[in-house]
Amino acid sequence: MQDKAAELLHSAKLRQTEPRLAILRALLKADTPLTQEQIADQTGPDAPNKTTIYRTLTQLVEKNLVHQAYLDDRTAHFELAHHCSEHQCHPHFTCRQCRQTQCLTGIKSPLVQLPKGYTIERQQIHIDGICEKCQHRS
Amino acid sequence: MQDKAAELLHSAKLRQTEPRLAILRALLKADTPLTQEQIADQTGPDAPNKTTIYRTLTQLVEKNLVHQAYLDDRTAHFELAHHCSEHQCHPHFTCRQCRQTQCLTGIKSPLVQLPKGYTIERQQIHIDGICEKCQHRS
DNA sequence: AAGTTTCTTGCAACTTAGTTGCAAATACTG
DNA sequence: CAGTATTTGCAACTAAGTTGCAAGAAACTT
Repeated sequence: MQDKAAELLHSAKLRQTEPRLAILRALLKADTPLTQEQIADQTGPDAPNKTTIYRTLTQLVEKNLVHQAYLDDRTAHFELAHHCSEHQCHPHFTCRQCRQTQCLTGIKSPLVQLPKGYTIERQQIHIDGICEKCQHRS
Repeated sequence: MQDKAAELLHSAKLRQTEPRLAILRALLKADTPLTQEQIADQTGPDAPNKTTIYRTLTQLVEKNLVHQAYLDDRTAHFELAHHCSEHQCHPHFTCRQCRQTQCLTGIKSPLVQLPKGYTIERQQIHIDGICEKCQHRS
């Protein structure tokens, strides 16, 4: 249990490398979805190269350990899948003013009923509005 | 009632110009959210310049006539807001195989209960999976 | 209707997020 | 510990969208 990051790599049958461990630790520590740039910042002065970060994230997404989402802009955000249930990710909230995105973990909504013949992989809910802090600031 | 596009421009207090009418007509005809490129294609040989398309869409989004969403990739998609209710847009479905996105108009889901102090502007639901056609193809 | 003002357009150059090819470096296997 | 397969970092590239600016077009004013 000491190193959850190593454990995750093991379960995904990926080699243990410094860049991958650093990326997973950043995601484990975060409570919001992170961009490549935020991950690089989190991993300190000798952060992995951005190509490595993107490639690692792609592998983790393929292994279904990480979810990728396009929230309020054209920058991909990544987060560990461990707070999501099989077909549903927790909702995300983005403030129109401060542009911060947060996870509404614990909240769930019924799955939408799809038309006949369709199968669901994942339902995502994204809400935008004004967060509490910005409400008070104005 | 002949020209819904002109009507929309009027209601938004925007000048009547050919590029704007063409863009609105493309959106009116579409039954899925469109990208800038798709709008350009729809508007024929002398389509407006892409800068014009983006600027027009931005204005229409500000006037709340058009909704902008980042669905499955980092390309913005635009659609008229007329099938959405005040705080909720109809769900969208993207097929993982053919990459087509469609609107599930008519379907609605309860609004997620936000934490105290938060206000909602819009709730969007995005589902991905396999569409009927792709199901049959495999 | 002509002149004036203000808004709108198109172009070219730029920015930003993400991708690709490739050679050097590193993890695992026997 | 040597050998192989995978991973990494770099530099160059691509694609989506933005910006500045001069020319063109709507609408407003006589």
